[in-house]
Amino acid sequence: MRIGDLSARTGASVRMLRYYEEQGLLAPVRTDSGYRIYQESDVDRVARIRCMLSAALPSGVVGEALKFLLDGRAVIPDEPADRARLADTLQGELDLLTEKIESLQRSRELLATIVADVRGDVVGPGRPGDPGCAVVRRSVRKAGPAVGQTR
Amino acid sequence: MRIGDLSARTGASVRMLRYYEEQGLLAPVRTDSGYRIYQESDVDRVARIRCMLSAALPSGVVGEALKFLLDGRAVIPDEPADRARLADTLQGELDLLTEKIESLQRSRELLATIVADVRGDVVGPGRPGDPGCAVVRRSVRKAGPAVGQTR
DNA sequence: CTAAAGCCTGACATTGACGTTAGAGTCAAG
DNA sequence: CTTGACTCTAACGTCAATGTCAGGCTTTAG
Repeated sequence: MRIGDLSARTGASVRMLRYYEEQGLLAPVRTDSGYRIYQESDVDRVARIRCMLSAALPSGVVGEALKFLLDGRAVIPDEPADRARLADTLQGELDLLTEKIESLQRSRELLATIVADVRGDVVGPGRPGDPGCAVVRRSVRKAGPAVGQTR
Repeated sequence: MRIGDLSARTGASVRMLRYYEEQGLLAPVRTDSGYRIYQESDVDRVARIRCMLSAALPSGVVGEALKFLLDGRAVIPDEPADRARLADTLQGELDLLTEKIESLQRSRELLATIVADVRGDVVGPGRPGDPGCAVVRRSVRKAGPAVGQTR
């Protein structure tokens, strides 16, 4: 399968596919003339890539994860130490992702409340209620007491 | 409260606070000399902004949403038609957000599976199982309706 | 009063994740 | 063989969200 075909089948632009390769997320073989040749499995792979990127996962992590998705298991490090390190990295991202999802869910609720407010005429002094939207922050030191309701 | 204070209390850099203002997400009053003066409530507001941006919500939507969060309800359109249009816009974003969350949850599961694979030596030919990761794709729309952009 | 600290605007730099264009080679059909 | 569709690389453009720096006011502490 050539790049145009893969593009058509995945919905990803040709440019994106080349970009993914540039980032090490895809590794098509090449013909003598340099054309990229993709496998059937790459259709799946691209879907996963797009999914993970849309999730705003750091592309490095996507790359790590993808190594396992492509050709099965071939690239899991031999040394237990390496494996543990990798697992920890991924676990960290997993935790961040979890936080992020929770944050998004709170945002969604907030947004839903707003929509309801706008639809139903009820726009009285009653505040939408506590959204408790926790900010997902990687490693920023924070001074002082956190966000509270000041009213 | 001046910009440095707000920065310290929210963890957002001074630059970010000015940027949020540029985007219409904050609207501090100014002293005669031009210094920005923030209200106590802006601490909360910034937290929400950062939350929503970290959720990768389109900043236009964040802006729309924030209008309601700032001074309560003041800015809900009078005309039912305007209100309906706004509600629809927000509803659309709400739906997208829902999709996005679901996609993220699938990504998380996928990632969790990978972590498990790496930790436990089990890396046999058995694939991690279908992740069913649906890609969140928004049509190539650029010029939004009422979502005012500066500049 | 003076110097340091804080703030102002403006502008350029950066990082992803692409889009777009340009010039040139390649492949399949007529 | 020629044409047109497809592909290649290379490079510049863009947008959002920030960082950073410069040059010039303002405020505050001593």
